[in-house]
Amino acid sequence: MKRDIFQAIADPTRRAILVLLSAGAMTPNAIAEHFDSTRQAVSKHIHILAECELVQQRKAGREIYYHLNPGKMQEIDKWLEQFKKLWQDRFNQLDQVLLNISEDEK
Amino acid sequence: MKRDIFQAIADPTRRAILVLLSAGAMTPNAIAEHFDSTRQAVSKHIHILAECELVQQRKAGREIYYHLNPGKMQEIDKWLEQFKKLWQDRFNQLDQVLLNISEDEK
DNA sequence: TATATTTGCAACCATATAGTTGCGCAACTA
DNA sequence: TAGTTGCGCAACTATATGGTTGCAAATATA
Repeated sequence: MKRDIFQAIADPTRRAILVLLSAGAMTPNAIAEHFDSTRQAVSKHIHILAECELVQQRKAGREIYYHLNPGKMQEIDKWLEQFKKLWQDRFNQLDQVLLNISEDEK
Repeated sequence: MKRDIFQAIADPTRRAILVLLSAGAMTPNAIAEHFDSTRQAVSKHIHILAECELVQQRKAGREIYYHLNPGKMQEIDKWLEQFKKLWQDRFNQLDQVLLNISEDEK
């Protein structure tokens, strides 16, 4: 039942919601308009994102505005950190290949 | 059946496998030893990671070595890119707050 | 006050997922 | 050649997941 950030961003709809909210806060109805499924289905996705603190809510009368929590998004980046060196090394190796090609041209 | 990278990294076991392989190539048996579930269960996870090209295989006799594909890992980083500005702005705002505190101290 | 709008919550359903066991095949080894 | 080892594939199972419909609470509007 309890989901983590990685499970939260596994769903394409939820990723799309996050992208939507990166532009600014929105109400559930406004978000749901962007998708084919029902408001309740979208609302469930929002609830999951809120559970993981990827989005936060702010009440305004009977409307509820949901907005992104970039700090939590950053946690995904933190996990990726341990792999960054690897793909940077890969680039370095590519540089080396390109360098060798240049050497060969001489 | 066809899964994308985000669904692949949603599972904790699969994330652990990726971390394991970041240290170097391993055989399915060697990987499975690090987990409580059966070899076949772990093998399924490896297969999913291979399907998404997050890992690649190299046969050596009857053994198969799986290794990380950092280039594919980078695709997750690419998606995160669109949010990075947001949490950087957040830091800038924090900087501003700290700056204001300093100003107040004067 | 009566009515409409915005939202959350609960029950239910079909399918996807992660796990298991069992089996077969290829490749080392005695 | 016979036996062992490493691995993938298939069938099956329990549970998680994403979707639906229906309803109730709270706020806005006539």
